[in-house]
Amino acid sequence: MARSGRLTPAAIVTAALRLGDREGAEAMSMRRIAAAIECDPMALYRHFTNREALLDAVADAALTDAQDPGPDTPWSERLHTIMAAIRSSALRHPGIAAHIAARPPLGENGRRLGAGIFAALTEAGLAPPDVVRASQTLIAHLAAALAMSVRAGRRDARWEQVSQTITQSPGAPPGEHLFIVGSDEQFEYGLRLLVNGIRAEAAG
Amino acid sequence: MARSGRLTPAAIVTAALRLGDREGAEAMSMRRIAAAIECDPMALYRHFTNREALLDAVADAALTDAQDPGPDTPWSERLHTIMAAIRSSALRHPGIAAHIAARPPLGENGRRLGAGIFAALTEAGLAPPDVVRASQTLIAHLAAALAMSVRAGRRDARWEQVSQTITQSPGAPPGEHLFIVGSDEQFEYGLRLLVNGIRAEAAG
DNA sequence: CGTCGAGTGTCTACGCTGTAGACTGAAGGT
DNA sequence: ACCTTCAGTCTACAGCGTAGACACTCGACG
Repeated sequence: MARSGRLTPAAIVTAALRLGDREGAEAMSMRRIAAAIECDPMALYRHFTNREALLDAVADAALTDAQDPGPDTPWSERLHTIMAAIRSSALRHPGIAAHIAARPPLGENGRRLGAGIFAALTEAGLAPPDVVRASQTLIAHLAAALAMSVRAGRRDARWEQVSQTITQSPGAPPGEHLFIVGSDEQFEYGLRLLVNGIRAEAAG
Repeated sequence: MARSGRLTPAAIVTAALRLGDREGAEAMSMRRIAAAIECDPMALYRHFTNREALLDAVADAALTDAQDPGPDTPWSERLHTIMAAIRSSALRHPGIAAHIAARPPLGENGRRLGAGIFAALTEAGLAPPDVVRASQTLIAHLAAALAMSVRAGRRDARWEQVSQTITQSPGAPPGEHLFIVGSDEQFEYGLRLLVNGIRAEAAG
């Protein structure tokens, strides 16, 4: 198309994000992203070294509106807010959510939010090495919850089966306890376990 | 090759597992698995509906030697043993570990180990609905830790950068605290946080 | 003004993927 | 003897990421 300078990384990322939102993760192939902005597929490689790098940028862009409430908020609330914000930002962009889960973004937004988590854990009273360890555990929880939400959102029949399979397995608790994979409630419960654990760790 | 009955699901799974162990996850394509057992790629589809189903079977097979110490072991130790066993079994088969992380196996072994986790949590004193929630959180932790180990094992340069990026971000704790993504230590620390949290939850 | 280098977009082509659909051949039941 | 059923084979399709060569446009410099 236009032969010079029209294409920018930001424009590519925006288009890819929109495409993923509307048509799902598998729509974000180099060819289809290029088609969406009416350029040659190979033109994308002038701005990103490969597809993974492009998706990394899209992933970070999806976190633009995730907010860190800042140091005036009590640490556990701050932690909760940041985690929930990342999760909901990611889920608002289902096309890239799986990629965020698989490769926690290290762009501008990822680092900003990561710093907030560090600060909150430091305020909680963890020793510096444990701050690093705990933060990774929190990120892991986020990634896993996100990955499961994405699958559940795709109505993967297999995940509905998980509920039945597990709750009916030998040794399972009696009664019918709905096992909603990737739900808000599930995410919150795990986060509460971790915050409980952090509190215990900081106290002991 | 032999025109009748030679191929069995078990033989296919074994071959795929070996192939993945030796040549990595991306070696487990239908064509290369077929080449390894000297049959036509399409023959595999007589035994598995598609590639994902085949990999699910491989994933479950990789957990064959993960042991549940059984009900005579105190719950927290039992939990720890099962979790560590799953992790080490998965890591012993790096080719399929990422798949295990992405899709916790629901085959025979997956259900057996899942039941052990349920039993341990029940003994810990959690109410049945919380048993379900906590178990999923534990599985999520396992999946995430596994996913990160796999990446770290591939010596993904990006993950080495994580260490520096995060530990040097504003708000990061001072000093140089090595941030070993996916390490044993990291896994153990997260698990301890969760067990602490479970204990607090059961007590309160 | 002419020319050069750098950067950007285009084109073609390679090797790979999962798998649909039609075909072949052998085994087992009636 | 025939027919069904199933296992394995073959061909082919539509898609993928991306290497490598080429074309065009531009600002800088002589």
